[in-house]
Parts: sequence; C-alpha cells; structure tokens
Amino acid sequence: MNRLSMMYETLFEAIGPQHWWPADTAFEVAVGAIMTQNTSWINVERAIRNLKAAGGMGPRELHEMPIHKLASLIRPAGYFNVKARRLKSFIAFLMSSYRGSMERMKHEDTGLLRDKLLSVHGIGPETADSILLYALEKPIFVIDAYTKRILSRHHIMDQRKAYGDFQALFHAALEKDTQLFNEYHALFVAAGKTYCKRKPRCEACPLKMFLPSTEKR
DNA sequence: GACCAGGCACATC
DNA sequence: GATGTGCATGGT
Repeated sequence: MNRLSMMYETLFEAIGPQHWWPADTAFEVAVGAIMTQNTSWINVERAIRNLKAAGGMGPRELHEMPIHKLASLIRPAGYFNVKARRLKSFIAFLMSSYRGSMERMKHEDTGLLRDKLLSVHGIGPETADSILLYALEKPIFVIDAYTKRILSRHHIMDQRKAYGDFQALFHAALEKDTQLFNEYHALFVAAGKTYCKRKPRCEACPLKMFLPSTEKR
C-alpha cells in the first residue's frame, strides 16, 4: 500500500465522509465551482441562495439574465464582475454545445471534454476537474491549494510544482474510482481548513504520523 | 488593520 | 516557462 492510499485511509478514519459536492443539481455544482475560485464556501452559499431566491438557478434562467443583474446577485461571492462573466461563458458553452443539458455534457468523451472546458474563459484546471468529478462523476482527481500545501508540508512534492504534476501523482497511486477521488479531495479540504493553514496545527492533525519526527511541532 | 479563502486571465520578462 | 498583478466580499 502506497503513502497516498495510507493517508486517505487515515483521513477517512479520523474525519469521516464529507458528502461532497453540496448542491442540488449538476449545474449547481458547476456554478459553485466557478464561484468558489479563491473564495470561501460560506460566501458562495450566500450567492447561491440569492440566485435561487431570484429564480435563477438553472441554465435557461441564468442564460437569459442580464449580466449586471447576475453580478449583483452573486456579489457576496466576491470578484462578482469577473465571476458573472465567467458564469456567462460557461453557460454559453453549455447552451451551444449541449443544448443546456449537463446530462448531454456527461456523455462527451472525458479527455475531449476537459480540453473543451479549459478553453472556456474563466475555467482553469481546478474548476474543470471539479466539474468533471463532482458534477459529472468522472474519475479525475482535483488538486487545490490545500492539497498542494499538505503534500508540500509532507515533502511529497514541492508546492510550486505544476497542477498536472500533482494530479499525476494521484492518478498513478490510486485506482481510478470516482467515489474515492470525491472523498479524498474533500478530506484534503476539510483537513486543510482545520490543521494546515498558514499557522499549522500538526500536533492535532491526523496526518502527523506521516511527518518526519523532527517536524511535529 | 492584516490576513485569508475549495483560481484564473493577462502582462511582462 | 516562471513570476507578478487585478479581481472583491466577508470572517478571523
């Protein structure tokens, strides 16, 4: 059993299932993935509530909504002008390529779809992979700031290495299992929030057993 | 008041 | 290819 598998088992035992992604529909996952870029989830929840209250949490509704109205509704999520444009770009792509249907998008070849998502304005590797894994249930591992930080703290890979380098590590070490990837990434985020911020709390972290003994602070 | 949060596009070297 | 900057709200 490799180290990444053991870290997963350890986190799952300690923290338990995270039940990601918190959303009612695949489309809502995608919207949330764009809005949570460099933003705490609590603020995204407010924005999603605003959209729902305005009757706008669907591809058609958001496609027809004026961009300035969209921006004002998602204001609590921050970067609202930028994100309104990014949401519009994704929805235009969803409309033109899949007639507004996440289900039709799901039937696209995964590798090809990833390339297409990456070509949409405002969708980078993490957002694309979040949509693939959490909205479309494809076995693609999502790398985020917490994942990089935790692996870097454990000297498994330097934090400044590229997104793809981190992702390759997981794809090589683990079975391509959607449920496993779902849970593992969510556990990294949960563990990162609690134990691995700028001021780490390694003494309380379930992963401390994987640290060199000189670094357990 | 500083720092941070489930990134990305764009400019510049 | 690597590095720097703008985007913005809300919590600690």
